[in-house]
Amino acid sequence: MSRPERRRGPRSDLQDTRGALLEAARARFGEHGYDGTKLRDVAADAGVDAALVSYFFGGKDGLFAAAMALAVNPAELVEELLRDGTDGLGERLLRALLAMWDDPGSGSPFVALVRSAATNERAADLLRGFLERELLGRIAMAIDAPSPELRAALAGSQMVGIIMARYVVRVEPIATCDPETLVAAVGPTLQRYLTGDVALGA
Amino acid sequence: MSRPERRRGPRSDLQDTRGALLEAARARFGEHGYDGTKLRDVAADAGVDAALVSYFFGGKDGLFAAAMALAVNPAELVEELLRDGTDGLGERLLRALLAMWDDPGSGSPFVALVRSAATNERAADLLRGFLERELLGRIAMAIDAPSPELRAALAGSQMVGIIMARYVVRVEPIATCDPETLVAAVGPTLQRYLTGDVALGA
DNA sequence: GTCTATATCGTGATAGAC
DNA sequence: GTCTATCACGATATAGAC
Repeated sequence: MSRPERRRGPRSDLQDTRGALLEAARARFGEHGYDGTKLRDVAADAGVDAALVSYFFGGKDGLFAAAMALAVNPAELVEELLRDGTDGLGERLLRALLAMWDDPGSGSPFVALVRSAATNERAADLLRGFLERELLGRIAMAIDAPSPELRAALAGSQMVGIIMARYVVRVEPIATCDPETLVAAVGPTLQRYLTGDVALGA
Repeated sequence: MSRPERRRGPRSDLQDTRGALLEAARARFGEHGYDGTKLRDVAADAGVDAALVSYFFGGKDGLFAAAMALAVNPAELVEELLRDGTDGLGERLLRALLAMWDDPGSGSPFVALVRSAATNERAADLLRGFLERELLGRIAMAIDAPSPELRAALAGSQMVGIIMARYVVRVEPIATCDPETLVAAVGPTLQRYLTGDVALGA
């Protein structure tokens, strides 16, 4: 049971240790959040020693930052979606994001951020800043209606709610249903928040 | 600085240690989640020693369970709301829940559960079970439309999204706006999920 | 009942051999 | 570059004095 026997993942002979660590880190952070992720486990998944994390990334913080940076930049994705105007934007937005999140490779950094933000104040700052600056801010600028910030934030809350239900808490039937089912059901919600008539009390 | 000088909260002379611990625990768990909460801090807030936690509750698990059990039972709250029928249920549901969550006394157990569920698998099980059994299940039984489970789950995802935005990540302007603003804006969303015409693809 | 002191463990980081 | 061994620290839980 205590045989050395290193290297167990699919990675055959390439000794791209750094890349292997990043890959394992994204998976672990996505599954357990920042605080819940153990460096030793990440290293074990990558088939290398835990000391290499410090060697390559300086520490846990650096590894987390590097793993998050691997995300497909959603800012340009949003820009692209916005170029087609705001008609049907809700559906298109949700469809694109679901496609991204359903793929463990590109989606786990986001799930990791949401998970980590719940218990880690710095991660919450990161997520809040990212949402406001990269996503909601851009969307708010593109919509031509009163209270664009509130509208974008409401849409964001529904998107985060979907992430929580589908990827974090895994509430059925949302967790396992077809993406298009969600697009059809909650796309209109997003569209109403963005351009529809929402009562803006206060 | 190292003077004993115990007892600092508002609780003047009653030595209800157990109650003080529960009160402090709800606040801490609500703020930092299960994993992020340190028993020493809870004890310090309560003005007693950390060892008392084990004495009264057997350990961290027991303290968490006891603190969660203090929640105003939302099952009967939902039952009461359901008695008035499903017309305007979305608004009434959201108004009642916001009133509850905005009060640190009654709302923090929920926020604590949501926070903890993000990194702690057992807390996620707890939250999922609670949602499905106590909340969404009851709501699903009360609505007379196709796919009641999906409808209830969608409503739940929007409610959790509001919790995340308002209490956990604190995204503006949702975090600080008037409750009635939210009721007016997202109440119709809930109503549509529950009884409106949502496209139920797949 | 309440506190002090301590046992025990898990984790992140580091020094140094190979 | 990579691993072994270890340190330093913080956390829960427990034994026992008062």
